[in-house]
Amino acid sequence: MNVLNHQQIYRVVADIPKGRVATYGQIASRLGYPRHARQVGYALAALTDEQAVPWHRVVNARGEISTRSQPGYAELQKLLLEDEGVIFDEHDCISLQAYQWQPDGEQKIGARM
DNA sequence: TTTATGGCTGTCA
DNA sequence: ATGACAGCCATAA
Repeated sequence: MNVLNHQQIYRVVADIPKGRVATYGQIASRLGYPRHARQVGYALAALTDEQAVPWHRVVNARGEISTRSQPGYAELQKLLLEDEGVIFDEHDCISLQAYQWQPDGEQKIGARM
Protein backbone atom coordinates (compact mmCIF):
# COMPACT_ATOMS: atom_id res chain seq x y z
CA MET A 1 0.00 0.00 0.00
CA ASN A 2 2.88 2.21 -0.71
CA VAL A 3 2.52 5.21 -2.92
CA LEU A 4 5.20 3.76 -5.13
CA ASN A 5 3.99 0.46 -6.53
CA HIS A 6 6.72 -1.90 -7.53
CA GLN A 7 4.63 -2.82 -10.55
CA GLN A 8 4.94 0.74 -11.72
CA ILE A 9 8.70 0.62 -11.40
CA TYR A 10 8.86 -2.70 -13.20
CA ARG A 11 6.84 -1.27 -16.04
CA VAL A 12 9.23 1.63 -16.53
CA VAL A 13 12.28 -0.60 -16.24
CA ALA A 14 10.76 -3.04 -18.70
CA ASP A 15 10.10 -0.09 -20.97
CA ILE A 16 13.80 0.59 -21.32
CA PRO A 17 14.91 -0.24 -24.87
CA LYS A 18 17.62 -2.80 -25.39
CA GLY A 19 21.13 -1.43 -25.35
CA ARG A 20 19.97 1.48 -23.22
CA VAL A 21 20.26 2.19 -19.50
CA ALA A 22 18.49 4.37 -16.97
CA THR A 23 19.32 5.72 -13.55
CA TYR A 24 17.26 5.11 -10.43
CA GLY A 25 16.56 8.81 -10.07
CA GLN A 26 15.39 8.96 -13.65
CA ILE A 27 12.95 6.10 -13.19
CA ALA A 28 11.72 7.52 -9.90
CA SER A 29 11.37 10.93 -11.48
CA ARG A 30 9.39 9.42 -14.36
CA LEU A 31 7.00 7.98 -11.80
CA GLY A 32 6.74 11.36 -10.18
CA TYR A 33 9.12 10.70 -7.29
CA PRO A 34 12.48 12.40 -7.90
CA ARG A 35 13.53 11.54 -4.34
CA HIS A 36 12.59 7.88 -4.50
CA ALA A 37 15.69 6.78 -6.34
CA ARG A 38 16.59 4.34 -3.61
CA GLN A 39 13.11 2.94 -3.41
CA VAL A 40 13.40 2.13 -7.09
CA GLY A 41 16.55 0.21 -6.36
CA TYR A 42 14.79 -1.54 -3.53
CA ALA A 43 11.95 -2.53 -5.77
CA LEU A 44 14.43 -4.08 -8.16
CA ALA A 45 16.26 -5.73 -5.28
CA ALA A 46 13.00 -7.02 -3.90
CA LEU A 47 12.03 -8.71 -7.14
CA THR A 48 13.28 -12.13 -8.05
CA ASP A 49 15.18 -13.40 -11.09
CA GLU A 50 11.92 -14.97 -12.20
CA GLN A 51 10.59 -11.52 -12.97
CA ALA A 52 10.68 -10.40 -16.59
CA VAL A 53 12.28 -7.14 -15.56
CA PRO A 54 15.59 -6.09 -17.15
CA TRP A 55 16.95 -4.82 -13.88
CA HIS A 56 20.42 -5.04 -15.36
CA ARG A 57 19.58 -2.00 -17.48
CA VAL A 58 19.29 0.09 -14.36
CA VAL A 59 22.46 1.74 -13.12
CA ASN A 60 23.28 4.52 -10.70
CA ALA A 61 23.75 8.20 -11.54
CA ARG A 62 27.45 7.57 -12.12
CA GLY A 63 26.63 5.20 -14.94
CA GLU A 64 28.23 2.38 -13.03
CA ILE A 65 26.96 -0.83 -11.54
CA SER A 66 25.18 -0.05 -8.33
CA THR A 67 26.68 -1.61 -5.22
CA ARG A 68 24.24 -4.33 -4.22
CA SER A 69 24.31 -6.62 -1.22
CA GLN A 70 24.52 -9.85 -3.20
CA PRO A 71 27.97 -10.86 -4.43
CA GLY A 72 28.65 -11.63 -8.06
CA TYR A 73 25.58 -9.81 -9.28
CA ALA A 74 27.68 -6.84 -10.33
CA GLU A 75 29.58 -9.02 -12.77
CA LEU A 76 26.31 -10.52 -13.95
CA GLN A 77 24.81 -7.14 -14.69
CA LYS A 78 27.95 -6.09 -16.51
CA LEU A 79 27.87 -9.20 -18.66
CA LEU A 80 24.18 -8.71 -19.39
CA LEU A 81 24.72 -5.10 -20.41
CA GLU A 82 27.63 -6.08 -22.62
CA ASP A 83 25.31 -8.60 -24.22
CA GLU A 84 22.88 -5.74 -24.82
CA GLY A 85 25.60 -3.88 -26.63
CA VAL A 86 26.69 -1.60 -23.82
CA ILE A 87 30.41 -1.11 -23.51
CA PHE A 88 32.15 -0.60 -20.19
CA ASP A 89 35.33 1.38 -19.77
CA GLU A 90 38.40 0.43 -17.76
CA HIS A 91 36.65 1.58 -14.60
CA ASP A 92 33.51 -0.50 -15.27
CA CYS A 93 31.49 2.61 -16.03
CA ILE A 94 29.39 3.34 -19.10
CA SER A 95 28.69 6.60 -20.91
CA LEU A 96 25.38 7.77 -19.55
CA GLN A 97 25.34 10.47 -22.16
CA ALA A 98 25.40 7.74 -24.75
CA TYR A 99 23.35 4.97 -23.16
CA GLN A 100 20.96 6.77 -20.82
CA TRP A 101 17.37 6.17 -21.89
CA GLN A 102 15.24 9.18 -22.81
CA PRO A 103 11.58 8.37 -21.91
CA ASP A 104 10.62 11.63 -23.57
CA GLY A 105 10.73 9.89 -26.92
CA GLU A 106 14.05 10.74 -28.50
CA GLN A 107 16.01 7.89 -27.03
CA LYS A 108 18.74 8.14 -29.60
CA ILE A 109 21.84 10.20 -29.01
CA GLY A 110 24.57 8.51 -30.94
CA ALA A 111 25.59 5.58 -28.84
CA ARG A 112 26.05 3.55 -32.00
CA MET A 113 29.26 1.49 -31.56
C1' DT B 1 5.37 2.66 17.83
C1' DT B 2 10.57 3.70 16.88
C1' DT B 3 15.28 2.43 15.10
C1' DA B 4 18.26 0.82 11.62
C1' DT B 5 19.55 -0.22 7.04
C1' DG B 6 19.56 0.05 2.16
C1' DG B 7 21.10 -1.88 -5.83
C1' DC B 8 20.87 6.36 -4.45
C1' DT B 9 21.78 11.39 -5.18
C1' DG B 10 23.33 15.70 -4.38
C1' DT B 11 26.07 19.19 -1.88
C1' DC B 12 30.18 20.59 0.83
C1' DA B 13 35.30 20.48 1.70
C1' DA C 1 38.62 17.17 -10.06
C1' DT C 2 37.84 13.46 -6.25
C1' DG C 3 36.42 12.29 -1.25
C1' DA C 4 33.31 12.36 2.45
C1' DC C 5 28.66 13.30 4.67
C1' DA C 6 23.88 14.00 5.01
C1' DG C 7 19.20 13.63 3.20
C1' DC C 8 15.12 11.22 1.35
C1' DC C 9 11.77 7.47 1.95
C1' DA C 10 10.21 2.77 2.16
C1' DT C 11 10.82 -1.91 4.15
C1' DA C 12 12.24 -4.88 8.00
C1' DA C 13 12.81 -5.86 13.10
